Amino acid sequence: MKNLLYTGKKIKKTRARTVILEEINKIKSHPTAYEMFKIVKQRLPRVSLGTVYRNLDILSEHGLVLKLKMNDAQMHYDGRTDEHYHIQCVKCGKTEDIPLEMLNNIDTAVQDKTAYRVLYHTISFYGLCTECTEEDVTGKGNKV
Amino acid sequence: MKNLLYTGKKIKKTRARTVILEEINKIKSHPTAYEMFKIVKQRLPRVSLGTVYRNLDILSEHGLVLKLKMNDAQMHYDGRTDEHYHIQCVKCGKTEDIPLEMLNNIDTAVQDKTAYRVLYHTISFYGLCTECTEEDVTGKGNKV
DNA sequence: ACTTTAAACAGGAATCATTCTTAATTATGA
DNA sequence: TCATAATTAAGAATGATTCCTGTTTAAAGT
Ligand SMILES: [Mn+2]
Ligand SMILES: [Mn+2]
Ligand SMILES: [Zn+2]
Ligand SMILES: [Zn+2]
Repeated sequence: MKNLLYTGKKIKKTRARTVILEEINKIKSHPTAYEMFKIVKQRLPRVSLGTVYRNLDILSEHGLVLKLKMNDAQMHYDGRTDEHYHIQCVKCGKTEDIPLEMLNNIDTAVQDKTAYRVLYHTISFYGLCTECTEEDVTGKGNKV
Repeated sequence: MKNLLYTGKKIKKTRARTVILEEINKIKSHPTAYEMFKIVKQRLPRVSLGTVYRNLDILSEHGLVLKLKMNDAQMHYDGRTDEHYHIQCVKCGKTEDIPLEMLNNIDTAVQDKTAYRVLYHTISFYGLCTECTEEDVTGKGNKV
């Protein structure tokens, strides 16, 4: 079994998949599937949006990208795969990483207090980025 | 200005709105708009799903219900309006309250470490409820 | 390199939650 | 009561995501 996208993973290396992974690893942002589609399309002009969706799902199932649900309609994807938290600006929708250590102990705390076997948790912060805090008067901000 | 749903709030008391609020306050679960629609329809047979959506939004904008985004496709609504965290079973989708004190200090911590003005955060736990842990072998569970 | 076969693909249709539009109904209040 | 504004029901529209189908591509063995 050759040509693995990532050694030791049962994931085939295909044209679209490779470009998607390369491109999402180049950026520090948290793009939507459509934003990735526009980026990937520059290298693979015939790629389809469905292919981008499908491969982002496959990559996230194999832990090669993260799939994030924030407070807007679309899913966001993240090339950084170590567990970390995010903040989203409620005005412009920008999503960024949080330099906060993971709170692993809260899973245990919750498991002890409930009848659940706790597998994981997510934390999302919401607030105003610098730009949006400043232009508070102008009202130029987009909605999330 | 009479007929307010809640004293001191600028929110009028209408037939559908009143029933929706009464019914969501009766239950401890975290229904979707459609589940609320089915419940409300028993008292108001001519109510429409759009009215349920609109009023749940209005109620949540006024802080009379919470609107929750968990890891399934629909929004969930919560008649309990004090801040609290939730856990969702990854197998059956059931969503329940967590008896964990709010971590208010993390907002400050994040604000100090980032360029954001932090307004709020959400924490969601995911795991297996007792029923779904037990029937692990049977494979009868629904997907979330 | 050639063949076979399963997986991946493009393009477009379908799905599904949610929002929007509009005309009718209901509440407010002078 | 009459005028006006808000709410509603019904169904259309929207938008993100998934699914379907016929075609192309990659992988594994010759
Ligand atoms: Mn990230
Ligand atoms: Mn709750
Ligand atoms: Zn911003
Ligand atoms: Zn369960």
